[in-house]
Amino acid sequence: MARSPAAISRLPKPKKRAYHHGDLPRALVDATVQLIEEQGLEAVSVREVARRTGVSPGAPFRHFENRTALLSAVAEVAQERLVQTVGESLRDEERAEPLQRFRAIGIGFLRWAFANPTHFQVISARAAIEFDRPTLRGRNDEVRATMNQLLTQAAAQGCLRQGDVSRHVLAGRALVYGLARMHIDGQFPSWGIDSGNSLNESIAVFDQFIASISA
Amino acid sequence: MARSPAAISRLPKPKKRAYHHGDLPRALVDATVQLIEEQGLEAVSVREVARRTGVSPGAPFRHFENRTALLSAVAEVAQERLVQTVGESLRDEERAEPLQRFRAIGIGFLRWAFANPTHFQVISARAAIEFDRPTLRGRNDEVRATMNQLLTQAAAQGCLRQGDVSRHVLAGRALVYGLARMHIDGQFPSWGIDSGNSLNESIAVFDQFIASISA
DNA sequence: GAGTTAAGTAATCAATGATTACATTGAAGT
DNA sequence: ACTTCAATGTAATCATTGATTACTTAACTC
Repeated sequence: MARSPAAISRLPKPKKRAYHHGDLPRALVDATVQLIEEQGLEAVSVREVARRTGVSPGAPFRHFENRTALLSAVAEVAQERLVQTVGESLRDEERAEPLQRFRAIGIGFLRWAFANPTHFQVISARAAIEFDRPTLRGRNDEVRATMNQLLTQAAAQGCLRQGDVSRHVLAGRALVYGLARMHIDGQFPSWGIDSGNSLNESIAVFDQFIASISA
Repeated sequence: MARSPAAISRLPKPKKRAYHHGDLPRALVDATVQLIEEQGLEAVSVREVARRTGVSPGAPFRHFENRTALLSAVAEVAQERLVQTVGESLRDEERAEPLQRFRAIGIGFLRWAFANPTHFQVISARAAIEFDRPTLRGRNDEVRATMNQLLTQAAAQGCLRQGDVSRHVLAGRALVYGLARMHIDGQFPSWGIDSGNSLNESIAVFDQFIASISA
C-alpha cells in the first residue's frame, strides 16, 4: 500500500481531479452502474463498489448515507437521461399534433429503457431506492402531466377514439412500462422475438396501440 | 432449551404434525410470505424466517438449498394461485366468444395481482428467484399460448380490429403487467386513483383496451 | 507556514448466507 | 423389544456485508 516516493505521481488520470480522489461520488455511481450491468442489481454491495473504485470500504459512506442512497443517486442520473431522451423525442415533433407528441413520449421512454436497461432497472426497483425524493417523484409527475395534457388536447380536437382520456393515458403508461419490463426480464425470446429486435417490436406494439385509440 | 420432563408434551399444535416440526417447508414458505407482506421482499432473510418459524438458523437449508430457492418456492405457490384464478375467470366465460375469453384472462391476472400483491411481487422479481425452473417458465408459457390462441380465433372471426394479432396479445400482456406493477409500486395515488379503487380502475382501463382492439 | 476542514483509512460491530459436525427422532427390519 | 438408519433439526463456525467510530491525510484559506 506504500507508494513509491517520486514515481508516477500525477500522470495516471489527466481527466478530472479535485480533492483526494477526484470526484469520488461520480466514480462510485459509475462503478455501481457497471457492477449492475455485470452482475445485476442484487449483487451491488457498497464494499464491492468501493473495491472497484480503489477506496476503502468506509469511504463511500462519506458521500452516501447508506446503500439505498447510493442506488438512489444512480436512479437520479438515470432519470436525468430519461427526461433528456424523452425531451429530445418530443422536440423532434415540436410542431406535430398532440397525439403524435404523445406518441413521441412513449417512444422516448422505450428508447431510453432499451438503451439503458440498467438505469431502467434501478428506477423501477422502488424498494431499493428512495423514490420519494423530490427530484425523482417530481420529474415523474411532470412527464405524467405532459402526457395527460397532450391526450386531453387530442381529445378536444376530436383525434381520439371514444373512451375516457385519463384511462387512455394510464394505458399508454402501463403499456410502455410493461414492455420495458418484459425486455429487461428477458421475456421477449419466449415470445418469439429476437432480443436485438425487441425495441423495434415494442415500438410497433406501441404504435399499434396509438392507432387503436386514435379516431 | 431443556424441556420440562412431562409437562406440555403434545398439546400445543393439534393441527398437523409429522416428523419433528410438522411440514417445516410449508411453514417456512408461509412465514416468508408473511414477512414480505410486513416488511417487503428485500427484508427477507433466511434467519428471520427461521426465527419466526421457531427453528434454528440452519434448519431451512435442509429444505431449501439457498435463499433464492426459498423465494422460488414462494413463487411456485404464487403461480399456482395465479393459474387457478385465471382458470376460474376463464371457466366463468366457458362458452363466451374468444375475445371475451381473452378479456377474462386479463381480468383474472389483475384480480390475482391485486389480491395477492406479495405473490405478484415475488414472481415479478426474477432476479431473486430461479425463473428458469420448468414449472415456473412452463406455466408462464401456457398462459401466453392460450392468449395467443384466443386472439387468433377472434381475428379469424373478424372480431378484431386491424393490426397484427400477436402484437395485440403482447400489448395486452404488457398492459396488465404494467398496471399490476404500478399498483404494488404505489403509483396509483399520484394518478389520482384511490388505492381501494385501483383494481376497478385497472379493469376499466383493460376493458377500454379490449374495446379499442375489437372491431 | 499554521490551522481548519473535507475526504479517506483502519478497526470494529452486529447481522446475514451458508457449511460443517453433531444430536435427536421417528420408523423399518429383524 | 431392540437395533439400525436415514431424515430432520441444532450448534458452532466462516466469510461477507452494511454501517459506525476514531484516526490520519491532504487541500485550501488566511
